[in-house]
Amino acid sequence: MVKTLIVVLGPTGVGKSDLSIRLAQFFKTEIISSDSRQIFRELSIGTAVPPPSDLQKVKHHLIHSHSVHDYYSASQFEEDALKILDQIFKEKNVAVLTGGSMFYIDAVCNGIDDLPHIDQKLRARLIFDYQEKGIEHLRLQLKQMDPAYYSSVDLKNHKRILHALEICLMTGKPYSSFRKEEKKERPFQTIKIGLNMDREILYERINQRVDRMIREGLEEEAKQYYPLKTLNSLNTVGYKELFAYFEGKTSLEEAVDLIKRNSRHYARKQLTWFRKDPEINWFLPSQENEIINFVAEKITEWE
RNA sequence: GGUGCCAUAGCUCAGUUGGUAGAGCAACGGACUGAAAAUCCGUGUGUCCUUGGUUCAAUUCCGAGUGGCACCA
Repeated sequence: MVKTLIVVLGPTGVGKSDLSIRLAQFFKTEIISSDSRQIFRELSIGTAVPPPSDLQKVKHHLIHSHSVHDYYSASQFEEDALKILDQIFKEKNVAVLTGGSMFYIDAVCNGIDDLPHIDQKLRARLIFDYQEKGIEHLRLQLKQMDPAYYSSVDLKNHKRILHALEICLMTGKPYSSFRKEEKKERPFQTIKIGLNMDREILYERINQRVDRMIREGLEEEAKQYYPLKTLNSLNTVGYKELFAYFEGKTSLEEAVDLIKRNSRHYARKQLTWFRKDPEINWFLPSQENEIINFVAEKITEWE
């Protein structure tokens, strides 16, 4: 029996959660969330975690499973998600992966190169170097340790340079020697369902969702975690703008407008990423029955 | 009703001593292999309100119209 992973993806606010619950109910299976922020148990309102009543309808994984204090990454997500999929596929033939974190979805579907886990002390030291001495200092080191990667990397993006340096320093080998960029074999078939809608309507939904978050107490939630504002997990739309407001850098109204704008930008960025993936089958969120039929037919073809 | 001011990008506005125009924000496009809701790069999208006139040439000057604002009645 061929195992099938249904991937539900699309821009933030398009309606992925509702559809994935429908799909999971129809195929009598469970949902793995692929959302780099809903994974943190401390965050709920600003990350638009589905309400408990929805989470109870179907078993959900990797929502609220980690802490904002934990280091987390796409490769850890790959590992976590594959482990859970393995469990689900012991009893079921179908599983649903849903969320908008493009890189995380890609790590599960295509895999990610094998690299040593990042030493957090080394990272902290390099970040300090970057802040003190600037990007040029990092570039020079990378040019020496990995000229091949140096010639292809975006030299203005300090995170790329920094990560390559981490690997070079930890292993003594050039980062580029680890970059296989090969698609990994998976013990399951994948059906990608992309949800999209008219851009204007999507933006309107996003704006309204932000207003709702504010009514539901986003300001309180953000205030609670303001002391942790330097954590990467809190470098997140919905929180960082409110932190600026707490510091008197903006008014509340400006902060809310910025949350809306940054959410719209995020949605656009997601669409840019998804656009280049020819495996995605695009639908409107309202086409629930068409989607279920489409998936069911695909599964029958493979059997 | 009278007088004055204004009308330029989605918004707020700048500008052209007459040679068809540019800032901020918004918007749009792209990159992406362990921080990814992160990080980085790129793009001006325009009947210069309408209509006559002057001029080789009008968004710019003049007249009229329309709309808006202010003041006076």
